[in-house]
Amino acid sequence: MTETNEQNNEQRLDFIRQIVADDLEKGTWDGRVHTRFPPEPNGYLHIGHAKSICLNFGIASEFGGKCNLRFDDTNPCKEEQEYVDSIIEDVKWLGWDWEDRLYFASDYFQQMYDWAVELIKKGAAYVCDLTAEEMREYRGTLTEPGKNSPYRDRSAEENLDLFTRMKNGEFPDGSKTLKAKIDMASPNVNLRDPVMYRILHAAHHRTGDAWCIYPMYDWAHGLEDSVEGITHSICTLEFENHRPLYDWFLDALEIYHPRQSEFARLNLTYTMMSKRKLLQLVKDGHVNGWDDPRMPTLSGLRRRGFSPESIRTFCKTIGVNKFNSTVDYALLEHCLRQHLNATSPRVMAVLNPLKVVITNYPDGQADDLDAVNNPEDVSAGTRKVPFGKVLYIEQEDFMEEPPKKFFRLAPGREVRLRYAFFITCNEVIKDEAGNIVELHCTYDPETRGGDAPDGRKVKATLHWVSAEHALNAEVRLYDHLFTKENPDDVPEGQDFAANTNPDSLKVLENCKIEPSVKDTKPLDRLQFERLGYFCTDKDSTPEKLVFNKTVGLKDTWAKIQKQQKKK
RNA sequence: UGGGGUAUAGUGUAACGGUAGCACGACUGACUCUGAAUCAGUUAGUUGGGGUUCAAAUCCCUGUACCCCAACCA
Repeated sequence: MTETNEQNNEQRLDFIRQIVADDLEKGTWDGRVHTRFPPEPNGYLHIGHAKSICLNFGIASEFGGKCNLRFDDTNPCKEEQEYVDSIIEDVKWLGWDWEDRLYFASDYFQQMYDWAVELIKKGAAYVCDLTAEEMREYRGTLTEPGKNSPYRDRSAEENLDLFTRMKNGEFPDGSKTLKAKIDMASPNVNLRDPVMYRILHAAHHRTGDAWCIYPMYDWAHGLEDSVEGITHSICTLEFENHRPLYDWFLDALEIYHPRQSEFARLNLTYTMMSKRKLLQLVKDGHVNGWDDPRMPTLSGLRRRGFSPESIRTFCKTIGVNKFNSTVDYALLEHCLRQHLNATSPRVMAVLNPLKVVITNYPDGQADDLDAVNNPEDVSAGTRKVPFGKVLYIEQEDFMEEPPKKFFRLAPGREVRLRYAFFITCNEVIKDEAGNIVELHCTYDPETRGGDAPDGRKVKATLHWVSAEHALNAEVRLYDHLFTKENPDDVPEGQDFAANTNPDSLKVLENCKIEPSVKDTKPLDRLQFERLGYFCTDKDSTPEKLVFNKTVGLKDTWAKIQKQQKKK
């Protein structure tokens, strides 16, 4: 029984997959599973979209079905080709494949128009001359019913004529709409004669000036799903109230009718997903563009050094549900580190260099030491790392007066340089202001490779680079964009911008990195030993290497320091 | 005339009338040529109140809280 329980746990389906599985069993859709990811090309995709993408494409692949990529481009005022391109790139990057099924709602404009004509003929739609403001009045409120538009009872002939002329561009923007004739007293406000078409003399990024009337989401979306033979139309919770309308249109038309299901969108601590607010961050210069490594956009995460695998694992881990929740950013980081640890080549880099002279190392001598590329993956092999008389170590790895539990280098103390030698600090050189500028150390030639033949131990192993061979690099360190778990948690009268973290970006110009990385390419992911995971930035050139810090290694020493400070 | 949804450790989820489990986080410890990783352990939960039942997170009744809806946005 325990065994079956465990199996059940592993195969446990979320409620949407359960619906799909049940339908498959009942034969509801003749054994088909067909989903779609339908973004509006009005912004860049973010990690919240990744949840939806992984759900829709994931279901298709798990159940032997198909998933379309469809652009819901029904509002020319907000949409641009730039967004189409970025969305295609991002979904691809995540590792999903829509094969030849790349669709655009705008491809169906004629079909939608024809169907609208059909509804008019059936007496289920009418042209309305109410202004936006009047329409709001006629709609009623949440607690009071609306009232019928004075244009509601126009004849089918008149409606047909008017609608044709709307399409032909005879009327100015906002002067008329086509509306569904449903029920102005419905407790569901969406059913109070919703607008199907509005007049918009605007150029569309794909259809140009071919149309001056554009379909509204509620009218268009079900038709798109129907045309494509979608079985399960999966969307977010806020569309729950729209489902009766989705169903109404398809029923009225008596056409193929998919099933809509809704799930909760993703919220993440220390970030936010609203396209509007992300746009504001970009426009107000809080970040350097949509692909700024601090952004939760997929392009930002990619540039930051996230792997698509880690994002997919994350999406699987958070599950799918119907209630709003906020996932801890630490869970994303966990999934990230897990994948990066297994796959990232190790390399030694010093972010804040402190010069170390090995006083007993012969002038002119050179050593090439063997270093393991990835201890988690023997097939990654080894590489040579050059050693020299003058080295750099991390400033943080030396303390003149070490507190308790500080295991690293200190006067008189012996530590190991990774893959190299044991060294002992003999002398601390300071400048006039008293800053430590250099250490004089001696090394033990017997410890070459990192082990002492006499079996003596050291408490710390430091990363290092040879001054003579090191490459210069700029390293960009990132922290949360916001100082609060919930960026919208602000004093009255302020907006989320008040919570932006002034220290979310720190640039280190004078970093030193081992020569093996000289041919690194943008998006290469590396682990800088003992520091964290880093990714070569697109700004990187052979003359000036630039790296982004993706995420740090867990840092027990930092925790101890914090505790010591508290005391 | 309001309607539609949802509540399980700090966080995210599982348990489909039958032992409240997993993951993240936090905290111990072991191991370690990364204070990483790994391993072992600790921590902590069913929204309140009634009821049905041998047995309730699950079914019923009744409160409470939170989310969504009144764009010619999606």
